Amino acid sequence: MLQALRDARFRLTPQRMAICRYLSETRVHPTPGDIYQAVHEQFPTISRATVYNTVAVLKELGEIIELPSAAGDSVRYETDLAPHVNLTCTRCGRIFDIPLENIDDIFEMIDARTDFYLENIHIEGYGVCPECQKALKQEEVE
Amino acid sequence: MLQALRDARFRLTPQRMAICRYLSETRVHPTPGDIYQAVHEQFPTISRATVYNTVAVLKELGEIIELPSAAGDSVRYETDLAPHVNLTCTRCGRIFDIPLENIDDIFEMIDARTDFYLENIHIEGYGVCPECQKALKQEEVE
DNA sequence: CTCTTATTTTAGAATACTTCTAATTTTAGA
DNA sequence: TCTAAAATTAGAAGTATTCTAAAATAAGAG
Ligand SMILES: [Mn+2]
Ligand SMILES: [Mn+2]
Ligand SMILES: [Zn+2]
Ligand SMILES: [Zn+2]
Repeated sequence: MLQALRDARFRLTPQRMAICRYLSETRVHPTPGDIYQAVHEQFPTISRATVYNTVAVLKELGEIIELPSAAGDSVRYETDLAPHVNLTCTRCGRIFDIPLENIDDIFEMIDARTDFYLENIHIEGYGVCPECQKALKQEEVE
Repeated sequence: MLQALRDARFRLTPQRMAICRYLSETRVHPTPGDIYQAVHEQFPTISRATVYNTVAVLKELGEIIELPSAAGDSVRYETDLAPHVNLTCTRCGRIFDIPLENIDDIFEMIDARTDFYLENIHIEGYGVCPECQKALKQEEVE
């Protein structure tokens, strides 16, 4: 990620390095707010604008992927570039990763059916995570 | 769509009927703003709140699907409930529909790999539509 | 190492989308 | 026709994102 910034002749500021470090360590599909909060602990002066600017650059460079979001919610960033399925729990909002070997085949299948210049595909699932299933059953009892 | 409202004991107001008519005739994956604008021509007094309230009800009833959106953009609504792939043109923003017969198989495949209670999946593609491909080539020449 | 300049950061303003509020109107049914 | 619950409305409030312009700084030249 840092190397990509360097190669593209972006300056390696401490803020950018901290954002990149957080992004490469997290597994939570963070929102800009999550990133701001995390980096703010090391850089109490960091601005939200810097977070938005930096993710815009990283997205442009293909180092992270912007995941679309539901009405009113904040966007989230995907840091795992390996093709996989994101499962969103509609109760707690967490996103879980599921590997799926034949995503490339699905891509080809779609590509064959359109005149689009197809760049990439996303597959998302929606449902209730195991933990929330338990919680819901518990609520029912009460 | 109207029948679903009736069955669920929601009142059939003229505003709701106009919104439903627009939704069942459009092919454009409209935003709340699109809906407001269209219905506003017949109901100059309609409020944005009514549009948001109505799509919330229709979504709850499963009559429309809320499509997530990119940072800053408005959410869009899917009115075609048959499983299909939405291709978004990253240049003009339009969404195109592509049928894909084995979406159910993909659902099963994902369902088999997780403890989620899986409710549904979305497959989206991103790229450049044929029209915009032409436009881009044209720009290059200049 | 110092200087210079283009890049980057910053705080806060501006904008856009969505949700909320409380008063008014309307619907459906008695 | 009357009533009560439901729905609509305008605008306020809330939240996410983008913009702005001044100040700070990174990186390369000398
Ligand atoms: Mn993921
Ligand atoms: Mn569609
Ligand atoms: Zn959950
Ligand atoms: Zn296009």
